[in-house]
Amino acid sequence: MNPVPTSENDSPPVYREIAEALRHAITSGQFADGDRLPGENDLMQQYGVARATARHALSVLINEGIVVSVRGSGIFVRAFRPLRRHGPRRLARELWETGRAVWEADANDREFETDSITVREIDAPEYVARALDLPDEARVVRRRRRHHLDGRPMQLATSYLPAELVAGTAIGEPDTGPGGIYARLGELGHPPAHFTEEIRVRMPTPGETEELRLSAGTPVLDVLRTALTTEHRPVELNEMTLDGSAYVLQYDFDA
Amino acid sequence: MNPVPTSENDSPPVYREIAEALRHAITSGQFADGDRLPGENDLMQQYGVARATARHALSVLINEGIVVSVRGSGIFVRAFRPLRRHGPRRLARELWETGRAVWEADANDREFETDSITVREIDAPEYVARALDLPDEARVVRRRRRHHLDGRPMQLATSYLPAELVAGTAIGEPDTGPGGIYARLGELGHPPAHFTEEIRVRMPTPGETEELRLSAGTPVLDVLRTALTTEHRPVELNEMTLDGSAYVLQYDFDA
DNA sequence: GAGTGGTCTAGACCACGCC
DNA sequence: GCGTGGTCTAGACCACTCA
Repeated sequence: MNPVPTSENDSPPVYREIAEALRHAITSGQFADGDRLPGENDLMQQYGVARATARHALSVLINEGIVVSVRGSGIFVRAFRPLRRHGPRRLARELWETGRAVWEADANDREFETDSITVREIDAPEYVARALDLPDEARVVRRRRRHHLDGRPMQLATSYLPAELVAGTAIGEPDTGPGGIYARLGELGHPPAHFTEEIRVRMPTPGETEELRLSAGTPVLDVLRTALTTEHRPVELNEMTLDGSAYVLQYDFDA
Repeated sequence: MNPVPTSENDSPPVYREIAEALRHAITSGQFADGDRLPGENDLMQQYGVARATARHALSVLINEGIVVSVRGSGIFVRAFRPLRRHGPRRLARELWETGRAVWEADANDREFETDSITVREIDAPEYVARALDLPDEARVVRRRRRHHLDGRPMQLATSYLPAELVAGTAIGEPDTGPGGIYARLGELGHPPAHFTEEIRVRMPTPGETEELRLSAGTPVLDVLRTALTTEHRPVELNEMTLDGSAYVLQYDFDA
């Protein structure tokens, strides 16, 4: 009789129970990666609930990132096959000294591509000036680009470099040449020797969701890297936003 | 007249536009951290929509982790004040050799606590045996615990150590004594010298949401650390799950 | 064209916070 | 006790996929 059967004591809401049942079916292997789950109509029948309730249950799993919905087709179990990004090794000097860009180091025989490259000289935002140890009114070269692997967008990156150091060099051009920014910095007498990476996690903005083609429930990683010379002068700040479902980050260090 | 005004060409759904307006109001500073947003009733009036639509708009922001809902009270802008976790420095040998546990290193004068400690000797799960370079039937000591800072749960940690190495020592006890596991391993002649940390991001399971008291839209960080001796023998595997809104991870390394 | 998910309305009862 | 968010129903039209 009761439209909302809060009858049983403290029982979780129906939509949660449905979500939990589906989640269990997935984690226990009843549904494999890519399998189609029971849809809204199935759930309405099986559990005798209204459509909104069935949808609510599915939305929980979608926001957990364990399933994706495909309009007109169904709800599918999501796979997770990340790319390993090895912090220290990929930034080893030998790499960019031998003409490979840092981003290339991640792509083991896979097809990589960089697009949406924009380069501009701008006034340094306050936090950039601070990170690069520059005065507030300083000019910086800002390089923006998007990296793909096997046709899939993987990360957005924005680098800032002191304009006084790099203006008029290939670093101000869309194509920085073999070995990329770091090789050019080396030629200018300021090869990066030390790196600091800061990692944060958050849910993406709508713009990032579009640019990285993220499905709902996918967090992003913010990696903020500062490159320093042997004299500990900061020469680059690189702000990266990675598709969280596409990466495993790895760092090695000693006690 | 149309109940669903899909009139304008390709205009985004109403709930998205409401969400975008609120998001913009937050990021542009019209609402500060902790401020109360217009609630469901306000949105229904302002935009002339049904309750479900207003709720839908708010649920978008909740799942983005930028606002939290408080039953009976309202929707509030969320603050983000993370703890800096410095990968290499916090694992420096001097720390645990002088009696401080690794977890203590993060807490700068803040109140820290560890609870839910359980210690058991078990058969090594397959991936644990592989990581510790042990045969499949090997026994391991598993230590589980939860770490708090200023009363807030920050991370869940599960360590695995070869039983043949640590059985009968303080590592098998809930309290491992000054300097923690690593100090004890040192006394046993196997001080950790090298570390590898792997980082993944994902949305939490319902159990983690409860144990870490996460609000909706908060991703977690999985940190998988392997500790190796000078002879590169793995002596510990530590699986940590961190509240993604509570941490900034930092790693330093050289080219 | 049948079936799937996406958006939206209108109205109901509930649990909780706060005054 | 009023207002808040939480759960749920019943029914509508839409856009898309796929056979």
